[in-house]
Amino acid sequence: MSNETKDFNNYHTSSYNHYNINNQNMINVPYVSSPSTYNANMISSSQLGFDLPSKNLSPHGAYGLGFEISPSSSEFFNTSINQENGLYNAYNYNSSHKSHEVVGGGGATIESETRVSASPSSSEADHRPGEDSGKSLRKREAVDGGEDDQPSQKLVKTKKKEEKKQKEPRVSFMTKTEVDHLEDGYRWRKYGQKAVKNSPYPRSYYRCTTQKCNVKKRVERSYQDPTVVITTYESQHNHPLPTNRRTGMFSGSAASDCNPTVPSPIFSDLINNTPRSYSHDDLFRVPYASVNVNPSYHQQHQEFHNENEFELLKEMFPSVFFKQEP
DNA sequence: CGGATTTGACCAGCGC
DNA sequence: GCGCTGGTCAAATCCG
Repeated sequence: MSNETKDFNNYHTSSYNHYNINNQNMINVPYVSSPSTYNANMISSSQLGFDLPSKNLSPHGAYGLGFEISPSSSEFFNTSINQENGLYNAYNYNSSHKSHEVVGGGGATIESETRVSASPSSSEADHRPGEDSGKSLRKREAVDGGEDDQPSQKLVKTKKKEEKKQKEPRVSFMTKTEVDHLEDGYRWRKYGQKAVKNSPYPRSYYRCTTQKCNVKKRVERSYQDPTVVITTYESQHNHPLPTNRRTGMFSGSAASDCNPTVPSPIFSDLINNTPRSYSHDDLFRVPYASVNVNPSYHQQHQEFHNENEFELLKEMFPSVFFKQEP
């Protein structure tokens, strides 16, 4: 049993406060299908109904590995993979503090890291109208006749800076998959691709095609382990999953599950330690093949600091939380 | 033909 | 100030 680990670098996330979930409370996500044993701490993959490797796990052959919700662009997180377990340990590198913070567990435990953070203040609505910063904004300024309007230009600049400060919450996760762009139920339009420093693999930029939805995602392949794709979601969808995607998958409670106020059935089960069966099809896009949740939900829940973080997680991965009716 | 992708250019932020 | 890098735009191109 080798404990070989690989480090992943260049995971840029944003920089809000982040909250660590310790080994007791974190969601553990080994991507390998484990025996269907069930104890107080572990809900096995088979109990969750996604015996990925043995079935047609996904059209893309994707294994979920781990995810992070992270907030900011000035914050790095490095993640190491335990190849034996197929697990990732996350490190957080806060560039502003020039320090590494070991977020992940590691060692012999079959666990990976989940670090959860959320934007404390930046409200979705505040950002939607602007859609994105940068060029479009600059162009709009010009079009709106900014030339002779110095004061308003200054105002816009200040506003721009403020907007930049309030970064959208981001969720990053790694998926072992052959394809770069994983199906997650939403419709995306690619709007850019960039070469990544120190990596032979480019980073792709996607934007949700739904009108007025500001969600973006970046997809890049790990240069350390080319079989791993790192996906970073930014912001939250303000609409339900497109219903015409993958027949049947998003019917029923899909819309309500997208509503941050509606508790997720799956997550409820997990946090209540109530194993249920979900089809692998529902979960093939899940960033993990199995989820380990500490039974003491309340304790765990506190680690999220507030409901929003929990909800953000659900929002980011609605498919994770969908329950497929038998 | 309309929507999605590709790709070169542009800009902002950051470190030196 | 300069160079580097990440992020985005938008025209060109592709594709169903």
